[in-house]
Amino acid sequence: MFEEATAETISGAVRDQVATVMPPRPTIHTVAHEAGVSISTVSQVLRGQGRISEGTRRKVLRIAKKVGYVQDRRASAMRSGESREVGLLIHNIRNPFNAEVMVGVNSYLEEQGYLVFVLDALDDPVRQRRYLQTMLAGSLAGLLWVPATGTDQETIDWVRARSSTTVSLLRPMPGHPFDHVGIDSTLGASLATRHLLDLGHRKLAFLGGDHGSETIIQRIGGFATAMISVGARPEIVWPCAETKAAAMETTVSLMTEHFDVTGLVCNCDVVAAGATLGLSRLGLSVGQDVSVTGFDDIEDARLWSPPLTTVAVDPVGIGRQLAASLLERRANSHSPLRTVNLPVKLQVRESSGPPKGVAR
Amino acid sequence: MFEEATAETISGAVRDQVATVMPPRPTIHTVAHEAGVSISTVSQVLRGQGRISEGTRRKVLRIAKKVGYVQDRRASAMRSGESREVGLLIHNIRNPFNAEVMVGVNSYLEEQGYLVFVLDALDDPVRQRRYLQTMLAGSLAGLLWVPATGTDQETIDWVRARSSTTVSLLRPMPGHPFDHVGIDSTLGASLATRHLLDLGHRKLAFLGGDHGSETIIQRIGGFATAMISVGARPEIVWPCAETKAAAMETTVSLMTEHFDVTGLVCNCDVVAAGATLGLSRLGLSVGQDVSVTGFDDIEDARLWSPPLTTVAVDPVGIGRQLAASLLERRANSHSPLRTVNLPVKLQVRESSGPPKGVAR
DNA sequence: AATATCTGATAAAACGTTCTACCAAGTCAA
DNA sequence: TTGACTTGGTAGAACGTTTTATCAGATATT
Repeated sequence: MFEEATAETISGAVRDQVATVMPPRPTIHTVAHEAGVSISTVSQVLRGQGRISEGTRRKVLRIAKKVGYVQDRRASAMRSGESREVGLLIHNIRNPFNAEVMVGVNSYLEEQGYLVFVLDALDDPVRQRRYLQTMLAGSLAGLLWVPATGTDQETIDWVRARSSTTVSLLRPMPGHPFDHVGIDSTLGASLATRHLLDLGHRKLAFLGGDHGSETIIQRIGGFATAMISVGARPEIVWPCAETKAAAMETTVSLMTEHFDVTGLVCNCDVVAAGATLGLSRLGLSVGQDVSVTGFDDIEDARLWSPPLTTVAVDPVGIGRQLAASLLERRANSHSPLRTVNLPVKLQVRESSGPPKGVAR
Repeated sequence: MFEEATAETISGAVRDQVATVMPPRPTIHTVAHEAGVSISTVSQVLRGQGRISEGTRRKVLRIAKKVGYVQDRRASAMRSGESREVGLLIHNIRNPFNAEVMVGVNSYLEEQGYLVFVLDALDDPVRQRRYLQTMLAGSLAGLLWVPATGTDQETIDWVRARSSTTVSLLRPMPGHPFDHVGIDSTLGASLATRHLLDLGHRKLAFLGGDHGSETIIQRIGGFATAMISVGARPEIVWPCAETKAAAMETTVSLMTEHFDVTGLVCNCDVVAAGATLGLSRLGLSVGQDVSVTGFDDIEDARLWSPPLTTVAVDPVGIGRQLAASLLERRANSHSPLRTVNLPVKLQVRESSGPPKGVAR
C-alpha cells in the first residue's frame, strides 16, 4: 500500500473485516463448562487453592489455555476486595526523571504480578483530585503518589481515609502522612553550592521550585547553610515553575536585577536547562560568565551545551525502592510509617567553572 | 523535623494514625439508605436516566455529595459492559516524544469524561502481550497502541478479535488492521536528506530504527529517494535500538568502517543524540566535520550542543488526533478504517552545515 | 364506573469473579 | 458396624453496579 506524501493524508480506503462480530470473551464459565466441572473448581485451580486432584487440575489448566481464558481483574478485585493493580499518580510525566522512576517501579512490581498504571496530573491539584477519586473508588493494591504543587490538606486527608497503602515520593508532605521515598535534598543542594563556592564564587542565586513545598525548603536550607558557612549571604532565592520556558524568563529577570551573580544553583535539571537558555539570550556564556548547577542528572544533562554539573540521583533506584516500600506496607500494615532517603552524588561537568578573574 | 544529611537515612520514628480502621467506602447502597429510596432510584438519578421526580432527584444528589459517594467504575463497567477507560499502551515512555503524545491524548479525552491510563511495554513484545491481555480482559472503552518492536501477527490478530475500538499510532502495522494516526515518515526523511544534499553532502548514512518495521521502511524509502534523485547511492543504512547508548556504539562502528561519511540522517532525536556522543568520542565535531539530522524535534533538541537540525512533528497534536479518532470509531463502529498522517516540517539548526571543503 | 394511560418508583436478575459452607464418598481406627 | 476423619468437589451468596420487568397509585378517557 502506498502512502501519499502530502502534508495530510486521509486514506479512506475500505479495508476488510470492519464489522465482523466479536466472539464472546471466554469466562470462567466457559472453562468450567468445557471441562465439565463447576466454576468454583476452576477458580480454585486457577488460584492454586483448595483441594483439587491432580487430574482435574491438569484438565482445567489445559482447557483454560485452549480457550484462551484470561482473568477479568476487575471482577476478581471486586469480589475479593484485593486487587493487584498499583496506581502511579505522577505530577508531570514530561519530566524525564519521572519517566525513569516509573520504569523502576514497573520493573520491580511486575515480577511480583502487579500491574502498574500511570496517571499524569500535569501538576494541577483539581485534576489530581479527580484522578484520586476515580482511582480509589475501586479497590487498588496501592497508590504511589507524587503530589502536585498546591495539594491541599483536605485531599491528603481524603486519601488517608480511603487508602491504607500509599507511598508518597519525592515531594514530602506536611506531617508526613504516608510512607515516603525521597532523596536527600538538603545534602544535594549544599553539595552543589559548596562546589561553586570552592571554585571561588561568592555571589550565588538559588533558582526554581514552588514556594512552600517541603522539597524546596530543604534545598534552600542546604543552599543557605553552605553559603553561610563561608560567610556569604544566601539572599537571592527565586522560585519558578518547573519548565524551561518559565526558568528562562525568570533567569533573564534575575540576571537583569542582579547582574553581579556568577552562579545559579537550580532546583532541577529542567530549570537549569531553562536558565541556560536565559543566559545565552543575555549573551552570557554558561560555565565561563556564569556557572550553573542542576539537580536530578537526567539522561540528557550530559549532552547539553555545555554538559551540566548536577546533583545525581538514581531515578530507577527510587522507583524500585518505592515499589519495595509499597509491598512492605502491604505485608505489614501496622508497622510505623517510614521515610527512606536515597543518596545523592555531585556530578561535575563543564557548566561550572571558576568565576571570571579567578585562575583555574 | 530534621532529616539527617547522611547518605541513606531511614527514619523509623513512629507517627500517629497508623492503624486507624478505615470507614467503609460509601456505595450506592449507602446513598439509597440515607435518602430512603431504592438503589435503582439512586442509579437512575446519577446517570440522569429513567423517570424520577425533581424532588427525589435533588435529594439523592444532595445525599450523594454529603456522604462523598464516588462511583466504582469497575462495577459499573462490569455490569454495563461499557467502560470509560482508555488504555494507552506505549512502547517506551522514556522517549520524551511519547510523553508529549500522552499529554495530548489526555487533554482531549478527559474533557469527555474518560480516564486514560498508561502502560509502558519497554519495547518488549512479551511484556506487551501480557499487558494487552490484562487490559483487554475487562471491558475497555478503547485502546491506543504503539506496537513494540517485533510485535507478531498473532498478537495483532488477538487484539483485533478482542477489541473493536483500537487505534494504532506512529508505527504502522502490516495490513493496517486498525485505525491509524501517524506522521509522514517518507516525506520527513526525504526533507532531512535533501537538506543535507543541498548543503553539498553526497556521502550520507541512515542511522537507527529496527529492521523490518513499516516506519523504518518508509523513512529509508524517503532517504533513498532523495539520494537517488541527485545520483548518490543510499547504501549505508545501519539500524540500531532507540537509545543513546546503542546509537553511540553504532555510530562509532559506522564511522570507523565508513570514515568518509559526512552526514548522518537519524531515525529519531534520541538516536541523533547518541550519534552526537559517538562522533565526539571519535573527536569529530558535529555540524562541521559531520552533519547530523534527527526526527521528532523533542523539546531538548534545541538545547543540545550543537542544537539539532531535525524533522519536527507535533506530538501533542498527534495525541489529540488519536483521541479524536478513537471517539469517532466509538461513535461509528462500522465505518471503514482510516489512516491519518499528520504533517512534518524541517527545523534547521546548527547540527547541519556544509561538508568540509565546501564554502558556506 | 370501568378501563386505559401515565408517573414515579422498586425488586430482582445479571456482569465475572471469590469464598464460605456444605456434601458425598472413601478411608481408617476401635 | 459405628463414628471420625479425609478427600475432592459443588452450591450459592456476595462484591457494586445497571437494567428490565413490574407495580401501585394517580389521572385521563370512554
